[in-house]
Amino acid sequence: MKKDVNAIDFESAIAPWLGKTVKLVDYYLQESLNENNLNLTKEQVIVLKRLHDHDGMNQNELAFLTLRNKSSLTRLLSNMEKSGYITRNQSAIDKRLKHVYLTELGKDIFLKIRPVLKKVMTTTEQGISKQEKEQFIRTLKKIQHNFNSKIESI
Amino acid sequence: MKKDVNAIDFESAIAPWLGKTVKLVDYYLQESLNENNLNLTKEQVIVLKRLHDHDGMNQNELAFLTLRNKSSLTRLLSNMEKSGYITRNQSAIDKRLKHVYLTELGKDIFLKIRPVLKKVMTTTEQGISKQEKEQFIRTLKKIQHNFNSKIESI
DNA sequence: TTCCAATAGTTGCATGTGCAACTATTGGAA
DNA sequence: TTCCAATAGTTGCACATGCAACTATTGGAA
Repeated sequence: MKKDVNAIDFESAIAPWLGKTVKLVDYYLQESLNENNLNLTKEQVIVLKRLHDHDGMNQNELAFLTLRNKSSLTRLLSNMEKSGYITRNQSAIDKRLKHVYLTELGKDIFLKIRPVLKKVMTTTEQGISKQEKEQFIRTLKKIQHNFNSKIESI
Repeated sequence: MKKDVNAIDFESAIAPWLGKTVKLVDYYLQESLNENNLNLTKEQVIVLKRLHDHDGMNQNELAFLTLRNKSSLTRLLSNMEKSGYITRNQSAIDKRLKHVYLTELGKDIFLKIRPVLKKVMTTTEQGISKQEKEQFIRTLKKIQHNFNSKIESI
């Protein structure tokens, strides 16, 4: 009997477990946002967070940091602009660039989001010791390192 | 000076690291599929895998197993049917149900996908010992457990 | 100084997604 | 037996995404 070289043991592989876990976390985050009547997608939350950390980035920088294609970011920002969370201003120095800023509404909304994020993180980490958590993140960083060199287009 | 109760240390939290890691894995998978001229999305690969394991499920079962809304699955399957990878047959016993089957082309494509999946998994797990991997998956299962009870709608 | 390659952002297209409303069918309570 | 609630699947809508082609602008080489 020949052994199938390409047979895969999905149960003991990392990738499928990873994917499933993130889906559950994402569902919970979106559900929590909706329950709190925050008119936002989880993707928009990530952008708000980045802008909260560093306001005024241009779209290229923002796309890189959020691991998004620049065209995806364009439309994500369009929707956020429509909702009044951000503004985009063309740079005077280099007219190709557009700098993105939080509006007052955007800053306000971010403060309302924070307890939701806190709840998601607390739920995620329930029953996991500090040591286990640190080891887990170390392994995550290893996995990221395995891919960082390999991926051309983001 | 008052301490901000809702301040979040994103660097030491699991969820953001998890999300970023899965994005990298997903990019690499999709890129690998494209490079091999496999006319497939990563989402379709997940469905093929499930059908390869258990052909003839109905759409409801398939949606549950792949953590998808039934409407998402409907359209995912429509595209896969258009591409010729699957067929859908109305159940004779309960006409509400549709059973989903791999076509010959679907089975064929799955065999071509397997080495790609194998490569992705190998890359993911580079430099990670068997013991570290097992611990990592144990923690992933804990996180899933933390959410399984909390999420109503899938 | 001119011109062309590189860069930032946008748009068309196809795909994937969740929610809510819809159709068709089923099955059990009255 | 009739009728209505529950269930499976589809569709309209809005949003998110990557790729490739496009426009506008910049900056350096000839």
